Formats: sequence, C-alpha cells, structure tokens
Amino acid sequence: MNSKFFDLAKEKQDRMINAALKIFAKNGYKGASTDEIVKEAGISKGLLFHYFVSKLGVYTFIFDYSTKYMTLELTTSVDKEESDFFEIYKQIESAKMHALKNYPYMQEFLYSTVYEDVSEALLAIEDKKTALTEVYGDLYSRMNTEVFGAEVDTEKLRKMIDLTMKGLMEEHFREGSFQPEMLFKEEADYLDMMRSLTMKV
Amino acid sequence: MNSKFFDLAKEKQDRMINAALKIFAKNGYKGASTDEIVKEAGISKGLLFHYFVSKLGVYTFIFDYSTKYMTLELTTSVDKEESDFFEIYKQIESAKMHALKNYPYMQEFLYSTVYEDVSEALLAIEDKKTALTEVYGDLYSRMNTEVFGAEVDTEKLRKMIDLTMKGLMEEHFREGSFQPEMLFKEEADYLDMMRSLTMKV
Amino acid sequence: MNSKFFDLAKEKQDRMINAALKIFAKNGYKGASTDEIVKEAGISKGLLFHYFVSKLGVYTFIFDYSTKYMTLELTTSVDKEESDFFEIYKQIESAKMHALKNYPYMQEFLYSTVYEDVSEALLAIEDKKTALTEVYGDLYSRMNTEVFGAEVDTEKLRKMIDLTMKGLMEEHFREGSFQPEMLFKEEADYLDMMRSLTMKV
Amino acid sequence: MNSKFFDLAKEKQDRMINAALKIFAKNGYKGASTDEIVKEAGISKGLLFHYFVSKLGVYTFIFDYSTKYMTLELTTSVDKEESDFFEIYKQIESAKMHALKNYPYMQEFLYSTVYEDVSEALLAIEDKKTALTEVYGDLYSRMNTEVFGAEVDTEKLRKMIDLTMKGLMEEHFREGSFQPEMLFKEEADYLDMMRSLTMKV
DNA sequence: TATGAATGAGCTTTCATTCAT
DNA sequence: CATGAATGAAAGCTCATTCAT
Repeated sequence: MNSKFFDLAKEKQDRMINAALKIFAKNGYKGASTDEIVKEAGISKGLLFHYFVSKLGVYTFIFDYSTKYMTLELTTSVDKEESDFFEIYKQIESAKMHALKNYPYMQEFLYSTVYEDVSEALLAIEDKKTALTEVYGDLYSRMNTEVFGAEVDTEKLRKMIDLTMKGLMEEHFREGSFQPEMLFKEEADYLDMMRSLTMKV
Repeated sequence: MNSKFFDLAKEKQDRMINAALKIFAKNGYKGASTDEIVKEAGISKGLLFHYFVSKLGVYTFIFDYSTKYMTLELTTSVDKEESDFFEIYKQIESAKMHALKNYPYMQEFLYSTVYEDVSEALLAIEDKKTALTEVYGDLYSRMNTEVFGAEVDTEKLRKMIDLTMKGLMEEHFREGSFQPEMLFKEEADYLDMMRSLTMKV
Repeated sequence: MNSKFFDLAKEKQDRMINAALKIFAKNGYKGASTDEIVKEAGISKGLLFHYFVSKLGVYTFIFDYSTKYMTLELTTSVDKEESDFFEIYKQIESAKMHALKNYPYMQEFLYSTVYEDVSEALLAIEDKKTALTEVYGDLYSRMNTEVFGAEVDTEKLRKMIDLTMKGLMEEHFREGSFQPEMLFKEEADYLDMMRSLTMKV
Repeated sequence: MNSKFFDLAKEKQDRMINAALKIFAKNGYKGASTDEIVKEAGISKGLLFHYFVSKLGVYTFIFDYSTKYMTLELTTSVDKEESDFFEIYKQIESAKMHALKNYPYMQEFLYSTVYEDVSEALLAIEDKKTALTEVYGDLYSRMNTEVFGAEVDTEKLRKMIDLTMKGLMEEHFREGSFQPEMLFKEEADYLDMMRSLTMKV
C-alpha cells in the first residue's frame, strides 16, 4: 500500500476503511466488488487503487489494520491485574464492543476471514492472523483455572466459550439490527451460566 | 432441473453431486465456478447445464438433495425411544458421520449455506432450510431436560452445544485431513463433559 | 444429404420438412435451432443429422425441395395458353396458395431466404435461387404487355406487383391467422386495380 | 442505458451507433454478435456493456435513436404547405436519403425490425414503433387524394408505393454499392409513373 | 491528489454436432 | 433405423485494473 494514505483526513481514511470492512465482511473476498467499496466510501475507483494497488492490497491492509486496532483495544481495555476466568472474558467482549463504535464491521470482518476460501487472500493474511491469536493467548494464560472442578477440561471449556461468543455475534449481525449493548448482555448471561456450572462445589 | 438426471448411473450422479458439494462448500456460491465443478465431476460443461439449467439450479438441487438425505439419516439413525439429552446429541452426530461416508462434503456444504450472502442463492433455498430446522426441532423436543439443575438454561445449553459441534467440524475440515471417527470421538468428549457439568448434584 | 430419406413414410418426410420450413421461416438461419426442429417434427436429434448431416444440410435440402415443389406447382397450375398479364399473375398466386395446402410455411420460407444474412447459408442456396427465378422469368415472358398505354414501364409495373404480392403475404403471416383464400382475394383486388389503371384508354 | 454516453465525443457516439446499426441491420437481433459490433466500432467489449448494459439495451437504444432521428428529418424536411400526393412521397424519400448521410444503415435497420422475430427484442421496441408510424400517418393525411380517378383505391395505392420504396432500398443495399442519389432517382421514376397512371383523365 | 472512461481476461450459458447403444 | 446423452466452441456479460486528464 501507499503510506500517503495516512496523510489523508482521518475522517476520509475511516470512510474508506469502514467501506472496505463492510463490503468484505458481507460478501467475502471474491464476492466483494471494488465498485461497491468505492461507492460506499464515496471516492473514485482510481483513488482506491492509488493507495492500495489492488483488491488484495485493500484486503490485506484492512486485515492488518483490524488486527492492530483490536490488539490495542484488548491490551488497553482488559485489566492487567484481573485473573478471574469469566471476568477476563467479559472484558474481552467489552473491548470488542468498544471497537465497534468506530468500526462497526471490524469484528464481523475478522470472523469472516476464518471462512475465507480464496487462497491468495488467505495467504496474504496468514501471518497477521497468528499475531492476534497470540494476543488472545496471552489473555487466556492469565486466566486462573484452579477454581474449576475435576470434570472441567479447560481447553474444551475455552473452545466452547469462543465458539459461542462468535456464534452469538454472527447471529446478531445476521438478524440485521446490531446493538452492541444487547449483544454484550446476552454474552454475559452465557458466561454467568458457565461460571455457575463450573465452580467447585 | 431435468429429472432425467436420476436415470444416470448412480455412480455418475454421485460424482456430480459430490463435485458440486465440494466446490460450493469450499468457495461459497459466488466463488464457485462451474468450470471447477465440471472438472471435479469429470463431465463436460454442457452436461451440467443440460441437467441443472443454471449455476443456481445446481446449487438449489444439491441443497434440496442434502436436506432430504440428511433428514432421512436423522430419522432412521436416531432411536425413537431414546430421550436422554446427550445420547440423542450423540446419535445425531453419528447420523451426520454416516452421511459423510457417501457425501464427504455434505455437512460442510450445509453449514456453508448459513454464511451465504448472494441473495438469489439464499432465496432459492429458504424454504427447504426451514424444513431441516424442523427435523432438528423434533429431535430436540424429545430430549428430557428435567434432569438438569436449576442453574441450567436449556436453550443456552443447546445453542452452545450446536455451535460447538459445528465449530469442531469446521475446524476438522479446515485442517484438511477429515476423519469422521476422530471427529465423532472429539464431539463425544465435549458432550460427556457437559453431561457431568449439568447433572443435578 | 442421405437419399434414404425418401424411403421413409411420406407422412414422416413431410413432418420433417414442415418442421424445418416453419422454424427456418420464423427465425432465420441463425435463429433456428435444431432442437426446435427436432421437437416440432417429433423425431430425435440423431435422426435429423443422420439424414441431413448438418444444420446447413437441412437448410439446403428444404430450399432445394421448396424450389422444386414450387416450380412443379407453377408449371402445372398456370395455363400454358394464357397470355393475359394479370390473369397469369392470378394463376401464379393461386399456384402458391395450392402449395401451402401441403406445406403451409413453404412460401414464407422462400421469402425469408431473401433476407438471409448468414453467408454460408446464402452461398449454399445461391444456384437454386436462380433456377426458380428463371421459372418466373418464363412465366413473365408469356405475359402480353402490348395492351398497356405508353406511360407504363413494364419492368417497373412488374417489380411493383411482385413487391406488393410479397408484402401482402408477409403481412398476413405476421398477423398470425393465415388463410390462403382471404389472402388470394386481397391479392386479386390489387391486381384488378392495376389492370384498370394500366389499360389503354 | 447509461446517459453518460452522450458526454462522449460525438464522433465516438456515432461510431458506436453506426456499428450497431450495421450489424443489427445485416444480421437481425439474434444473428448480431456484440463482438462484431465492438470490432466495427473500434471499442472494447466492456465499454459497450458499460453504456448499454446488455445486447438488448444496445438494440433498444439504436431503435429509439433511429426513430427520433428519422422523425426529426421528416418533420423538418417535408414542406408543411405541400399537399400533392406524390410530391410529399418524394420529400419523404429525400428526407430518408438525407439521414443516410450520417447514418448509412439507419433506414435499413428500421426496415429490418419489421422482420424481427425474437420476442424480447420486439417487445422492447413496440411502443416506439407506433410513434414513427404516427409520424408517417400525419404526412399521409396531408396528401390530397381528390385528384385520383374513381378506379383508384387510395389505401391500396399507398401500400403499393410503400412496399415498392422499401423493396427498392433493400435491393440497393443487397447489391452492395449503395448510393443515395441513384436510389432517389429510381424511386422518383416509380412515383412519376404512378402519377401519370392515376391522374383523372 | 483525484477522476472515471476504457480494457480484456474470465465466467455463465447456449447449441450444433457426435457417438455409444 | 433411431435415440438422446455428451461434448466444446462460441456467445453474452462482469469486474479488477489501467491510464489519460
């Protein structure tokens, strides 16, 4: 990409980023058309290619931007002293909700990359995918798991919670009217139920 | 579609069905190319269109076929006298594994339709989607939930399990070497953990 | 073409000929599809190609057949002793009407070849076109033109009448319900008017 | 169609229009290929579809354009005070010749639409066809028919002249070297002959 | 920096023709 | 003699990318 992009007015940068996030999140790499992105962003075709060289360049950039932005949110919003398993989960979800204030389609876009199938697109984001995973890994490692009863397999518990959080967000997006607060409340209910089920008697 | 398709040798029918399931599951409606399907099936371009009229026709047909096939598997493989919550889940997963013997990409294809974004494709399968959901609904209604402790919200529990089963299968597919038996074993482990967590003390 | 075609039952031959005449007349060479011809004739695809080798073969054959048939009609139906300009015209039109009893689309097909644009099709019928023109030439040469006043240019008169007869038939076909008798009556009216206009005072 | 087409250099617009007129006039709707049009116009495939959306869009546009252009020619070139039957005919033919200076295939294209068979093409131009017919109707209604003798049926006379004018133009086109002046001269000869035949004695 | 007209490779679909039965 | 499943070249159309302005 062309780094002069960052010299543009922040508002214009975000318009372009949000347009790309939305179109890629909704249609996947192949289904997204540069015409749609350009229209949504209110800029010309030439400009998009001027800054990002190719469709793949746009995709790579917004993935990079999203992971960095989300990493920042997670590292600043999650209390470094906290060690409670479910409390950390709640703070993670809260951080995501916060990110959605500026970039409503960012999380949805990040989830969509999991199902991405176009190999060139996958290849281009591979490395940065790992980086975000590591951030989550660090947060997970801070979680205290000693409170759980013997029948709890921590890895399985985590995977179930991750899949559930993701599933709930996707459901909310699919149903159209996405409201961060309502989603957060529903997520918290699931976490609370799991807390009560897993506590040592 | 052209019903003469069913007069073809079963082996050829299945080659075409499996090719379409694979390409659509891997690439989504838009990303899938009829060239790829035709190549995978080892038939000519013209023949595909002779039987299915259009790309959308192929998509609609294999969705219809998949829901009917899966419905049959579920109704024959799940014991009608069984009422145990987790046992029914296991038999459902077992039925899916059985279907994958003949149609390895069928379940993956069915899952992929949830993320489908192309509106014409969505519209074409809408009705049949509901039908399969109802089959699952019937099975779910047979599950005995009275054994659970007060802290268990059955709906939430179900959604977590559904999302987890789906997540596990997708993970196995994503990692390439898909082995039904191994997947089934892993799924059973998750179900067993949840059984031990939810039983009344 | 394969001459064994003539060994078929006359009824089947005519079914094939009429199907081809209809489809080619209605759609032109390019627009006509062998599928349509085959369906209209109630025979299989293979059979059409067995007898006529190619689409162009079918076209060439029915053009050949039509010119020969029409030549026969003209030579037998037009009175060889007749020399009156307009009476001969009427007998010509009457002969055409007679042909349409067995082959309703034959004349329409012959007219359509005038507008034919596909060069290979044109090339294939070129020679036979001339032959039919000559038959008309012979009939025209028998017409007595000495009755006309000085202001009549016989060549121009003939061209006007030819174009009018053709125009009237096309109009009748375009308007759907084609009835030979009604058309013939209308044609006769035009001829009568021209007779009264051209007679020496 | 995309109205930005009219922002293009007039020369380019006309190149595209003339290319389409030529290819459609020569081959009919079905037989005309967009590849040929594009090659004749010296533009790319994409551009044609950018401006006209579809093959049918091109067809509809040039029909619309042709009827409007021809209407303008007729209303400006035919003397509004003139009432002589044959003189008006001559001015009509003169107007056509004038149009052919800029758009050599326009009249030929308009004639070709009469034989059009593809239903979607017919449907798309239906309304505008009527509009041009009305313009001719107005001109015809101005023609003084009281000079004719009793044996003249004005409607029949008109139809013969129309069919003859059309037939002559088609003949000239078919024979390749189309020269408006020569055609006009020939047409005038026919009209003069008919004038002398139809005048009251 | 910014535009959008223009390109052409690639995709879906059609249809004359072939050939095993 | 008769069938119709099967083929693949060609046609209509899309869209990422380029480039003159």
